[in-house]
Amino acid sequence: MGGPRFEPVRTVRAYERIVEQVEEAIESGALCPGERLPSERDLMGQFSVSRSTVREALRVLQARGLVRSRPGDPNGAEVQPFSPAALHKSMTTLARVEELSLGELVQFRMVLDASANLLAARLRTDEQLAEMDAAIAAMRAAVEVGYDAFSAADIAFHDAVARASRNKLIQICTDVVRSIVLGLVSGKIAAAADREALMRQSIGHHEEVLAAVRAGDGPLAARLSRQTMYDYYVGYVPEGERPALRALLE
Amino acid sequence: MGGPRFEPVRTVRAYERIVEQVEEAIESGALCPGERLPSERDLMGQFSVSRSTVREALRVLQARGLVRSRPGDPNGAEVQPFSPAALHKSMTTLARVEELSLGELVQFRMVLDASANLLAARLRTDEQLAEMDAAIAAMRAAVEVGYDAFSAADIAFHDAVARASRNKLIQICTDVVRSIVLGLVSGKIAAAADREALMRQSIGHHEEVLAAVRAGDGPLAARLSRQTMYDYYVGYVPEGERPALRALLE
DNA sequence: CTAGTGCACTGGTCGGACCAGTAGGCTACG
DNA sequence: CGTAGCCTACTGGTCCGACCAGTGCACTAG
Repeated sequence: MGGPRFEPVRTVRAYERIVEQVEEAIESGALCPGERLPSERDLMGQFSVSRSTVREALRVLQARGLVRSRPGDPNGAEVQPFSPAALHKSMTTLARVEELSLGELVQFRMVLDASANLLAARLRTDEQLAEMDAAIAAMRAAVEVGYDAFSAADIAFHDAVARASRNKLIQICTDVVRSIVLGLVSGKIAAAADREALMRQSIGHHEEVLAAVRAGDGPLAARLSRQTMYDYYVGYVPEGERPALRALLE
Repeated sequence: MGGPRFEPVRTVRAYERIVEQVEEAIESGALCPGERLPSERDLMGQFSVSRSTVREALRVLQARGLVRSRPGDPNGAEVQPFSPAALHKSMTTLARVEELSLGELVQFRMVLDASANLLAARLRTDEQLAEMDAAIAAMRAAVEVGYDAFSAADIAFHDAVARASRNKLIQICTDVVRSIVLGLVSGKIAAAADREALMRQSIGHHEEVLAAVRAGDGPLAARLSRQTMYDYYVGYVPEGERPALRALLE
């Protein structure tokens, strides 16, 4: 007691140091998307490590979506603009290994979408309202065309709302969770017998939501959007999980 | 026109194939957390590739948080239980390169925490209520001790609420976003002159939230929790971003 | 029976080699 | 003179063989 406090030393792999340095350069803005890293053979000189080590570092950076390399490219790896791909990947993994249920995913979408609508009702611009109008028109036109077109228009509507919320985190999480949900149920929806009735009902609901957003009534828009999503997906959620979804509807 | 549709062929790297196979084995449950992969030298035989290629694949799997390897371990890499570390990493990167503002982060926390409270009010068990009670007691005791202890107790409270919501996605996202926010402001809070007053005010707010949760009044708990978080962080959010936060308060 | 010592592994790193692919300069042909 | 085509000098992807510092276990000496 009373002696000097020793901290456990942590052996840091060489490739991790490289990852840290490059990551820092990218996140600090010293390296911008589109710029190129030196070639692997240059980097081994700069970092004084072997090419294997450089490559392992690049693999990690690539897995995180920060850089991308292409064989034969006379330049080095290209710094990528941020994309939610890595986020999407880890959330998809989460959904699989943690066995996220469809109910939880839909519930999360209800939370995000309702918040987006709440904010959009207050912050939306006229252009964004026009986008939402256009998306609903596209949904209506798509009923005759098929489910894929309908789904695309539906996505466009929710994206417009998410953008109108002016919160990037909401936009990105909405996007990620939606694609996971659609991956689970889109096949079932496309095969549903009452698909067309479901689409027409959904369009009506979206119109009500949009009216509330246009009127600036955030709480109403939020409540309607929760109900819309509940009605659209409840048929695919197991009975046992439905009470948790209904807990989000007043 | 009219000819057969050709798809662009995509050259798949050898290490990617390995990543896919191991990932599939883990996500399908064929490999469970705690189990070991064969050694790198074994894997190069099984996949008929060189050790470099095996290692690059393992680096990717490690970056995704699926496995962990330790030098000298007589067994191979260990399959990890899922942890939101990878999710946290990509969201932190997002926050840095996309320049997520503190306002957006706090706004997102308000959304998540309010939803967690709304659900918790309906779904909480008595044990979870007891945890929340204990957390608030710890907060009160920590005012004298210091900010770190207070912050830990505060985290425990919000964690208990998130668990009571029974939605893992809400729990994990809450955890990730909170740690990012705290990374941005905890220094400022610790150095604030009126820190103690802020802590006492926060305790009072938490008690109100808990009363609403105990009473089963979800909407009230949600509204109070938003207000609590707003009041706690608004001082650190730039003036220009505050209206967006207030948009979440009725 | 136990304490200590090797040994047989592990992952981490290195250096060199070869291949297929790309880009851009150069050449030879029109 | 202009351009089509080749050639070269790179790139990243993969392989091989080697060495090192750790680790766990079996074996041995006390």
